[in-house]
Amino acid sequence: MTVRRADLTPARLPRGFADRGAAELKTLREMTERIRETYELWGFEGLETPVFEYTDALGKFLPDQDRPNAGVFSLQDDDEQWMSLRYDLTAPLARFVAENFQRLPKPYRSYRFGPVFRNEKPGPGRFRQFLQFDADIVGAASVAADAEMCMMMADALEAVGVKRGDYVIKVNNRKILDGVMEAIGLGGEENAGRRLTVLRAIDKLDRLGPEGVRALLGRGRKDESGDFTKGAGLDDEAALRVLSILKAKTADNLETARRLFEEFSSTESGQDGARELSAIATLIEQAGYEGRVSIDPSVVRGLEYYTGPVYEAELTFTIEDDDGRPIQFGSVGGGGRYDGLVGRFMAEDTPATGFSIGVSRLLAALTALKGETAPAADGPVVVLALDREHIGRSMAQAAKLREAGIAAEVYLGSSGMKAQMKYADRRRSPCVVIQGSDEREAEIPQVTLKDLVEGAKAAAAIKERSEWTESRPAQVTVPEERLVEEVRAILARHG
RNA sequence: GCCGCCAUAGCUCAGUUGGUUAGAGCGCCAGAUUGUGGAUCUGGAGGUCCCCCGUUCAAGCCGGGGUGGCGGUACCA
Repeated sequence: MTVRRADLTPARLPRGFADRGAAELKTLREMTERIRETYELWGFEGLETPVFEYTDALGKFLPDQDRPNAGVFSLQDDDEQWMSLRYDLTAPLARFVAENFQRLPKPYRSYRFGPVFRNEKPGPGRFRQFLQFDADIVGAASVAADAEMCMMMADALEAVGVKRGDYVIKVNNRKILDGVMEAIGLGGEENAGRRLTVLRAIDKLDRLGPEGVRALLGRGRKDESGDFTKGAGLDDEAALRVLSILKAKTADNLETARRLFEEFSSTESGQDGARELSAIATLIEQAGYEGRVSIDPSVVRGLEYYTGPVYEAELTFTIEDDDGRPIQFGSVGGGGRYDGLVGRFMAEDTPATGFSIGVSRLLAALTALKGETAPAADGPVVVLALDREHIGRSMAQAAKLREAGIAAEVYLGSSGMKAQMKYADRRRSPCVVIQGSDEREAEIPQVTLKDLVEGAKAAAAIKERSEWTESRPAQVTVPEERLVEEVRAILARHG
């Protein structure tokens, strides 16, 4: 009987964090490998930076005395300097580039993969630690670099198994949005706050629809829980003008760009933005990526540091959840041009553009897409230990298998044969090696090999208990010498 | 942050007008086979009914407070 002690430590996972088991790790590894291959194929090189950065290097969030951990996990070093866990991979890249500027080839094409941390309320599919896989080009001011990023994002998605047509890379330009702001009289420093409100409203188009966005542009909006969100306070004319951006979208990228140009040619930034989009659309077409990348004026993206083209990768397929309701996965990555970011560290401004793939989210989407597949028998061969005094012999058998490149382990627990079989089953072992006194003491020493996959199939047909005990489905007894070949034959049956 | 909902076994959940020993399914362990996983049957282990205070002869159930979780919304570099 277990004694319940008051001082036992509760075993609990911190909120917003997740453990990952063997199966998930495997698919994750395969997925990230595909992404890595894609990036390297495009000539990007790896870079790893630490999870901690000095807080000031990360950007605008300097922890103040009252709320040092708002948004970011922060702590003070022994010299009292604030350090924070990175909340994206872009700011650390900017720091690295600035610190190593002289010796890096420009343009500098690099990728990085790793966990990032955000100290905020977790939700379904939203964690406080998650994985990103970024690629960036630093030192290329041309929109050709932005076009490349979009194309490579498309390639990466296809490499991990998202079919063409099941995703779209949407591109917009912050300059268009800037132009609109200017046109409706929201230019200048004093309107920064309202501009942000407008951008946030546009960003919510997919979730709230045009009416919702309209409400947020004007007075505000009350949601189902009764909470009221204050709007941007635009008058009807201005609100319609903003909404007209969204209407400019057509199936034809060049046509969309042309419409945006006409609509917003009254401001310089609007013109620039539209011209850049037009250039990107042309490059996309010439490179053969039409249909995969789409000019979409509703894309807003990260509200802070983007200065030009912004892009977003969206999965367009839906699957049904347990209750038969459709789930949409939406954005699995995005990025844009951030010409000012490196400039925070150096006098010299350095153009840069890049994107980030939300690996955890993409993995969740792909897993859901594939559905519940029967787990493969990808565990190790388990060598049963029937007699403790002969465990050395079992170890020798396992060693032989390993020499042949076959994953194998000797059962090290203390339970009987039945439990050992159960163990092998749980390990998703394809096959167990059995050598008890019967086999060992035969004239020519033998081993019994049981094919667990075949055994499971045979079991499905058996109804009577006596059949279980009397038939020994899917197992063979062979000379011990032939152990490796026979195991290999069983493994070969199951690919 | 704001609004709402919820908290009983490892999991999903029942639990009568407040009444004695708190249940089910699944899972787990074991036996049916002293050498065989997955079907079946039988048995077993497993509970601070989230915590504290209150009402009551009596609280899983009623009241108050706290904590935790979930959903929506806001924020999201």
